Amino acid sequence: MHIDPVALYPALAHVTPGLQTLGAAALPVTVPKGSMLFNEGTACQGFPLVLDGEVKVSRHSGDGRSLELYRVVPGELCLASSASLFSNVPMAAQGISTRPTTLLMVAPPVFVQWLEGQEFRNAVLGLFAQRMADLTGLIDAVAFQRLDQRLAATLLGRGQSLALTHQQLADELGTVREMVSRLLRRFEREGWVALAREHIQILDSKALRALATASGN
Amino acid sequence: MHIDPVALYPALAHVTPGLQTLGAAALPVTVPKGSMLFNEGTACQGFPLVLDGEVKVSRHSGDGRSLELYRVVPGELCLASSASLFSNVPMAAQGISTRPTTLLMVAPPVFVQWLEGQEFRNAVLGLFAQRMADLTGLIDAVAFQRLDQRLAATLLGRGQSLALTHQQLADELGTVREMVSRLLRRFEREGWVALAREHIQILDSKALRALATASGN
DNA sequence: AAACCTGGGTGACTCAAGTCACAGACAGCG
DNA sequence: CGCTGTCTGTGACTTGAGTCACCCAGGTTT
Repeated sequence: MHIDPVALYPALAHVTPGLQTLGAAALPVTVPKGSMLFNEGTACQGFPLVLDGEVKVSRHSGDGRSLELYRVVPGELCLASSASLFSNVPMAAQGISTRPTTLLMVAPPVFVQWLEGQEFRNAVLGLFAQRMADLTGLIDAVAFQRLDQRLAATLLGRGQSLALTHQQLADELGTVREMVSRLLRRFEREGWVALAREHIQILDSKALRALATASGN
Repeated sequence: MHIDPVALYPALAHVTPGLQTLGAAALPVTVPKGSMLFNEGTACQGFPLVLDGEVKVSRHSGDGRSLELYRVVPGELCLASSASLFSNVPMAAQGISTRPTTLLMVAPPVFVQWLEGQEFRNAVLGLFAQRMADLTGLIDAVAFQRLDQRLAATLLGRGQSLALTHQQLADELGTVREMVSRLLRRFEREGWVALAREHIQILDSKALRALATASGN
């Protein structure tokens, strides 16, 4: 598969040193589904621009639970590594590819050079801003929303038919499997979804959305 | 009171257009305690560099609760506004000065110019990274920690003697007054704190820290 | 002095979420 | 076919957190 980075990152058109001239210093890497790209302790060496696939960034509690922070999709780059370069705080999160994923690994010196260009700089700052908003929204959800609302929200916007286990949903939401099973069962009884092994069919997205956006109730 | 911005923001020494040449375009503003600097809807016009005082950034739930995201202290700048400049997401948070605060308001065009300088740019990116780490930590706390642990944590690191109402603590933690009262009462019975009206005295910070950092227990 | 307000304390109750302990269902495989 | 491991459903129980409805103390105002 061949991917044109500039098509995904228009800002890269104006960057020095140019992509072409980098050669081996910026070769795309493809990793299989489920690869751990970085972890709580280890800082990854370089800035991965996602060309294809998806990276899930999540946080893990001491016991078995985990909570998804956000996902990095093509056209974005993983900021966790940036955090450790620009500040001395080691971003405590884990990055895992959710499917086969192609990354362009950019060495820190090159990345810093690229920041000289206004387009690229604005793109990076915009991404930071986006992530801040994502995280703020997540805080809000975790602090002030009920689990059924959050579950309804995560079911939406992924098409009519999802191939997921209840455990995967629990890990996204930061809860346990039993909770997800019970709530989904409730949704099913309401006629909002149809359930099968590793499969959820959305039947009434209106109702789900209503629940998800209910304020106090 | 006269404050030298460069002493607080070393990166400003290398910035063009220089601070001196800006004159009226970068005059410090002083606001009293409790001023709302920006709110959920309204984007503030300009980048406030905090010279003195403190700005509390918090998020509000539909009903009466609120939750503190982080505080901006001298030497930092409020990124909420940046968010709306570099991305089209309107950072939904509220900024309030917790005491008399002096800000240097920088107009967006000047700010963008300043980003051309590497020092300033790195400072800004570092701050973004810092905030991301703050927010991630908060998510972790809200999702995986008990309220007594979080309360213990917020009591620490502010000296031995705090002048706060229980309601203020509740707003920081995203909970209600009764909870804070009960937990503080428990801490008092354990001999960890002494309580008086609008006043909390830390007696056993070791014990509080032990509670705050307890993992599962 | 009486009225009033703010901050704090508390008991009783409700409820969402998590835990434990299973049971059943289904898929793949030797 | 029967075994095994993963995925799901569920009941019973525990617990952390929030809500409601008060009460009280102490300072301020009128």
